[in-house]
Amino acid sequence: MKLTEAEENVMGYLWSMENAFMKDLLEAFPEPKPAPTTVATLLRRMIDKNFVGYRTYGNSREYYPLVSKHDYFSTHLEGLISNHFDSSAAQFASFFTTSTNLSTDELEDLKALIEQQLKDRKP
Amino acid sequence: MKLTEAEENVMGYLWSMENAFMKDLLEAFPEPKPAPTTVATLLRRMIDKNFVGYRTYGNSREYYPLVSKHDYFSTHLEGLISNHFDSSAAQFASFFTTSTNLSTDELEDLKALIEQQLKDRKP
DNA sequence: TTCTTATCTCTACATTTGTAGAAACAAATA
DNA sequence: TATTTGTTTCTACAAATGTAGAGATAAGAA
Repeated sequence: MKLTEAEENVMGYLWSMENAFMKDLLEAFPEPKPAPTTVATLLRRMIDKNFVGYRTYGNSREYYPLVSKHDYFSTHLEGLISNHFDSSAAQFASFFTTSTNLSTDELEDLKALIEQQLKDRKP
Repeated sequence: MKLTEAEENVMGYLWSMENAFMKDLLEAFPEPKPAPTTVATLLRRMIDKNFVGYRTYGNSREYYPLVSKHDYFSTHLEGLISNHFDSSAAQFASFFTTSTNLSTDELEDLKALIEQQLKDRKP
């Protein structure tokens, strides 16, 4: 199961806020804000898809993500890689470093990160 | 403009074949193959979106991509990063290395790739 | 030259997606 | 308590998407 574009957008807010009431979500949207009923519909669909949970407080709800951003994108990346990069994360990685414009500093950081990962695996 | 899932799939075949006739595309699909008219419809839509071009040979056509795989995914990755990783490719990179299960060898390769990039930049 | 086959266009239609109004309703407020 | 306000559900609907049949047509086979 996957989120649509509009749903993914709402999910983005939920991930950054951890949990939120309708009003918080509406505040988060930039102008022109969608109608509250639009957001409510998206939330309902996300609940049906088991991506969002909630706690009830009287008439309203506190929504929260049931899937972490990390898990979500990791699944997606996996799909992308398996569909278009011959199931090779390395191939994708190579594509990634050549296609994005990482600054030299960022490249250095990335290198350090990889070295760290390698070190962690060693023993 | 973006391709839909089904269109992206056809595009995948076009990218790997460089150019193809209807029969080539149909062969490429695994069973159960879609109806030829389905593929024709998708191609038509992709032509309308300017993602695919063709040369006419009598009644049939030789189709080819008008957008490279590299450009296509680079645009998409950019969108993903700007929408969900705070516009930071570095942040995404960090997510990527921790979320995909790159083998040690692949990590080594990636590291080498980055080192190469860094070297290329130095004057 | 007629028949067959592959391919194309046109049309169709169910499903999904984006968006939101109307009405119900609970909580806050007057 | 009556009213206002925010939130929810239900319903709706246009546009996009996935899928494919019917019929036209050109190329190749008989």
